[in-house]
Amino acid sequence: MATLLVLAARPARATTAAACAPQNLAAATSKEPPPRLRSKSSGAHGSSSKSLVLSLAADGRMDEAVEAFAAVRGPDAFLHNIMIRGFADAGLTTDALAVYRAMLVAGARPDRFTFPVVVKCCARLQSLGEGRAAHATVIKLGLEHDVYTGNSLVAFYAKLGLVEDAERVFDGMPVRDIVTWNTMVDGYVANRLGALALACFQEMHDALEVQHDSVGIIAALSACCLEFSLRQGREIHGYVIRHGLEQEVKVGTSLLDMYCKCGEVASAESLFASMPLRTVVTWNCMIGGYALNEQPDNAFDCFMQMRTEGLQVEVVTAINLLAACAQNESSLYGRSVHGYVVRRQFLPHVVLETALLEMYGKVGKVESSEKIFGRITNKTLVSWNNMIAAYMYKEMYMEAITLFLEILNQPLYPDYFTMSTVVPAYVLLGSLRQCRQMHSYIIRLGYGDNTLIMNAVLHMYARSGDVADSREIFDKMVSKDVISWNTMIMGYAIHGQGYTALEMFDEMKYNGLQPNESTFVSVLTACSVSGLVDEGWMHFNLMLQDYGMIPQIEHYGCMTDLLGREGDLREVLQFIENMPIDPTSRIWGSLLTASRNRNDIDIAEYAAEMIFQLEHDNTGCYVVLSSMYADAGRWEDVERVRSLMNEKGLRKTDARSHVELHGMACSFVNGDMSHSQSKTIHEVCNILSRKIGEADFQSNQSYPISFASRRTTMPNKHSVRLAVVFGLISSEVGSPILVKKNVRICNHCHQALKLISKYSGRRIVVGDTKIYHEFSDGSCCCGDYW
DNA sequence: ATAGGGTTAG
Repeated sequence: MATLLVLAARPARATTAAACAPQNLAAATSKEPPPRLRSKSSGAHGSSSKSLVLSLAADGRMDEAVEAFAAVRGPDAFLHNIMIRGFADAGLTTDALAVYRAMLVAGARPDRFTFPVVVKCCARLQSLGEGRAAHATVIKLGLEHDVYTGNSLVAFYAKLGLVEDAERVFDGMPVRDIVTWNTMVDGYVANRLGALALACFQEMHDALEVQHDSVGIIAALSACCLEFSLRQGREIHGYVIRHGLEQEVKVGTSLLDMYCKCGEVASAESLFASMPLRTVVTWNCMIGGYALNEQPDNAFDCFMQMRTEGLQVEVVTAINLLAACAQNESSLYGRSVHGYVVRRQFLPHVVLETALLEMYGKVGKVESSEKIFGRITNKTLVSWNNMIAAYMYKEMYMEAITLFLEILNQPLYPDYFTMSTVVPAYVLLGSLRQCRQMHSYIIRLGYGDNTLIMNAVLHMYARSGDVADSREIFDKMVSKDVISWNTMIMGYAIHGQGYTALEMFDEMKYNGLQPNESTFVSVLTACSVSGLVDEGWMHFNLMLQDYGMIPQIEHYGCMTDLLGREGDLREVLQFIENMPIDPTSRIWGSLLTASRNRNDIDIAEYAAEMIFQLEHDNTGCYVVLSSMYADAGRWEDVERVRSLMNEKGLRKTDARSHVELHGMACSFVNGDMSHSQSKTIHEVCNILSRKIGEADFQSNQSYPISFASRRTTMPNKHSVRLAVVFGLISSEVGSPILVKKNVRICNHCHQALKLISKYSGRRIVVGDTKIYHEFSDGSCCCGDYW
């Protein structure tokens, strides 16, 4: 093997004549017995040394084949081909290519047997330059019409992601056989172009007068998975049966896999049961299928059965099983599989390690994920992505962002998955400064024209308090899809700009885009936030009338919000009870909000009761109820709700507000004294309180009991006020104040901020979990309903 | 004498 290592380690030198002349190949083999001795004994008869090379290469004894090859004077194309093939078959791709280069140097003219292997080696090494060079040589030597050579070139370009080049070669081929077509179909599949693959598969059937073989069937089934097309998958299944291919285990396994990936576990199961022969791969697919379709227990049963039948568990089995473990609440299953793979010495193995870290992430054991992540020596992008996802799951946004920034220093290129995982971290941190930073990374990474990723950026800005920035990006986007429009409409909706949202909806239709269900969620949210009752009903009815869409629970949710805001509560209740879908806690939550805003404790209690039937641990529900009781002075009930919460181990979320100034961020909790300017901030709060004629929380009779007895913060020291005041005293007159809050803004603060905006002449924007309040000149865009 | 496409995984 020494030879091969030398060759493999020096690809650069191999391009020089000295390094790759046949003699040097042999000279590099400084193994005993000395090559010269051997050469003499076998070099006497040219033809016998040739057949020696042939038989050694066929046996994969490449060290010896190299020696025998060196003994041949002026080896011809045939003998070079043998050597290339021998190395390629032995998995020694670099050596195979070294022989090819030596062949060119030696002046042996490559033939139609040379290129299929050479091009395949280039594909394996992902070496575009060498492959293109080989392609050029093919043309120069007039071999481009050879079917085998053409086939290998189609496969080469498709494997390197150059579908168009693959198509060009394919189109230029005067003769195509079944392999040509299969290669093209598979090339589309490899590039996730399922629809094109299936079209090609169909066209192939008409163009060739032979039936599909198992290779083509398998490729077409992968295409069905990509397209999630059960219908076409079933058609192929029919074809398989009609043509007697169902006995082939690879075909059967691919069919089974297709059913699993299209969500048809039952069909997969019956196929599995009827299969005369199953391999480990078949079992792997079945286990993976159960995991994919959220049937973790069946995945485990299948695994046990597999072992009972004496099949050897392999790495892929463990990986699929880990996907099932990740769906378990307890980390027990995952830990036992972890132990198993350690005992079996499957580690290190990147994919397996990544599956382990993903599993630990999903069961909430982020430290275990970190430990595994730290130990992976050759981390792939998927490893990084999953570590970010693990942090996100635990709401460790800073850690997620830090890790993302680290990727930028790696020789890796973040993909859509990376972006869509990390962008919400920026959204949830609510930091406009960091959003801008993220935006610039995205541009720098060259994703500025990527619709999917730019949609995430749009969303990020809309949720971080700057709908104007969203709009600017939106207007500059090269290709906008439905999601772009939906995001933009939703952006206006949550900023209380209902009319603009509706204008966008019209413009979207005018631009020829077909609204989808999500579009209507945005539109109805806009109507609800801006109190556009008639428009809301109109669009709700339009869904079915104009677009044949049946309103889903989300749409009913928007309508409940809308009616709760305007109509009387009995009407809302009636609407909920007449819904054709079972109301969810989100729907009852909407009624609860409405009853709070109308101070109707009876309906609030009813809504809460319905919520608790569905979710016994809905913190928000307890909080609203208790504050309503407090407002009504019903202290025993407040106490009752509070002890219920304690019993269930629920805690009210600590309020926190976040303000950014000149790129610096400050975070405040209720009554916060930790800031260096806290003293001033509190003084200004008191001054503003008086200026806007707010009740004196220290002495007024109506407040002391309710606030003091609950040991809660006076409203004029709520986190949002501190943040706003800090913003006011640290920024230029006239500039807007942007605050992000993690819980709903209270009535007192909402009222106060309206007045503060008027008094200070400043625009104050406060985003809570649901919408943005834009206070200016004494009013709020939410119309006092939120 | 030598050749091309192919089932499972994060």
